Amino acid sequence: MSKLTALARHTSSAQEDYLKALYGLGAVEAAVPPSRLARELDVSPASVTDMLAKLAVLGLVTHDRAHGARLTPTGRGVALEMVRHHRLLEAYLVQALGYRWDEVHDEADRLEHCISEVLEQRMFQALGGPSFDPHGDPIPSTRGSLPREHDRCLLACKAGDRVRLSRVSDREPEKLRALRALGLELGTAFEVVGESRWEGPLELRLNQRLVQVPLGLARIAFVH
Amino acid sequence: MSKLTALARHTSSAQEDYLKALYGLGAVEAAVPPSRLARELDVSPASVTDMLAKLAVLGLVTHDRAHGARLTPTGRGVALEMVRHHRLLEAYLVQALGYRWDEVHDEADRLEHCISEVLEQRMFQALGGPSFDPHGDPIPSTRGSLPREHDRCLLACKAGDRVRLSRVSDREPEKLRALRALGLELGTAFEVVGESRWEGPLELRLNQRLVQVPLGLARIAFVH
DNA sequence: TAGCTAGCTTAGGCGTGCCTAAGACTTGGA
DNA sequence: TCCAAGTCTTAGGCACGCCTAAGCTAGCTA
Ligand SMILES: [Mn+2]
Ligand SMILES: [Mn+2]
Ligand SMILES: [Mn+2]
Ligand SMILES: [Mn+2]
Repeated sequence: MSKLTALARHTSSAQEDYLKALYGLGAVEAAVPPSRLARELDVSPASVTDMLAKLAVLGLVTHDRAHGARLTPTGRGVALEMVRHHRLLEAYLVQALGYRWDEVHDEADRLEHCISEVLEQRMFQALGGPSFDPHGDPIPSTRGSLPREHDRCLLACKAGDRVRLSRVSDREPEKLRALRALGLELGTAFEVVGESRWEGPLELRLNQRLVQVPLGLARIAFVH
Repeated sequence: MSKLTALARHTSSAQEDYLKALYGLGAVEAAVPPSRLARELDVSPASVTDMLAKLAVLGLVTHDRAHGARLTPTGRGVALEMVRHHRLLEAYLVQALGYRWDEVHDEADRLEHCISEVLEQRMFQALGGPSFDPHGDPIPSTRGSLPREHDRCLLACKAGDRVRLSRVSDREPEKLRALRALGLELGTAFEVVGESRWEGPLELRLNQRLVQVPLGLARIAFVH
């Protein structure tokens, strides 16, 4: 039985992408509708149906028309392995090879599927066992555990809040460059002097400077 | 026309493997028979026929039943790019991440297809512009030039020759470990005290020690 | 010169991962 | 209550990269 599980580990890149996306969409706690997955992965709903059937046969998801798809414990494991690879790679590219935080996502998205466990281990050691990636996302342990994050979106901050940037979405490189250009890096401390009103920008005081942060940037930034 | 060439750069992993194999089999100078390629890549001759047809349409090989397949200049370029990636990755894994020379080949074989030009460049810089991989193979420049090697097989050495290990085949990890266990690393100086007779082992003097080198190991080792 | 054989190609087929188009649920509003 | 929309699945098909089996060719040997 555990032999079978081990053999089932021949997951393809595509399968790993579905599992990772499911994980990101919260398919551990609640079922995810196929349409949501289709949008996320930019494939047709029919493709999602196909793939979910395959993943169900492999025992990586459960799939029930009424609710949608959920990860099995094994599926969660594979998903977390990809997340670990992704974030570790991002951290390595930044810390060891001088990448900027807006350059690493696409590279990691490709490499996460083809690094060995040995390489994973060596990068982890070389970085001294990092806990977070360059965007502030936690790196799952080999066992698959993740510290729970308790930060909030910059968008929700009120005037007078004194906070630090703890996390950003790594999806849109342009926005990451813009944040960096405003002086916002991971760990940067600032005070919210003007909260967002009528969908206007937030105003921050940061290193004695006043900085305007457009809504679209505040939405991808998280603080604590 | 150069637009078309640029667009033709969407080569798949499989295509890149064929081009790299062709390069390795000398398809720059002379035509390579499909059967040779099939053996090299461990695929059927029919598969080779299919793929060569595709590569010919892409302008990467010329293919002529009488002689076999040859790389076009563009095809040679793609092949050399893969060789560069492969050797650079091997060098990086050894020098930056503590891999041994017998551990890097498979890892590099997978990664060579999915690293970006940026990552290639960063690894190259991080290593200070290396010229050789951990097996003594030259790393092609971005422009695609390669220093010509003038080493000879250890098998061909005569008693009395005083030489250094300059290159080894990276295909068989077991043999690489065996060479290392005998004290043979890249650059190791030694004297051939007994050449191979009747398919017996060579005998070397190496750091005051006498070492027997089986034919199968001597065959993959090169010296100058 | 007439086979015969080795090597290459063709034909047909399979698994994967994607698509579009068309059917089948489900579900909320009229 | 019943229909219209939205959602999901089924059906059929395509590109890729591989396979086996069957033909073809060309060159060597008898
Ligand atoms: Mn791993
Ligand atoms: Mn990240
Ligand atoms: Mn390159
Ligand atoms: Mn090598």
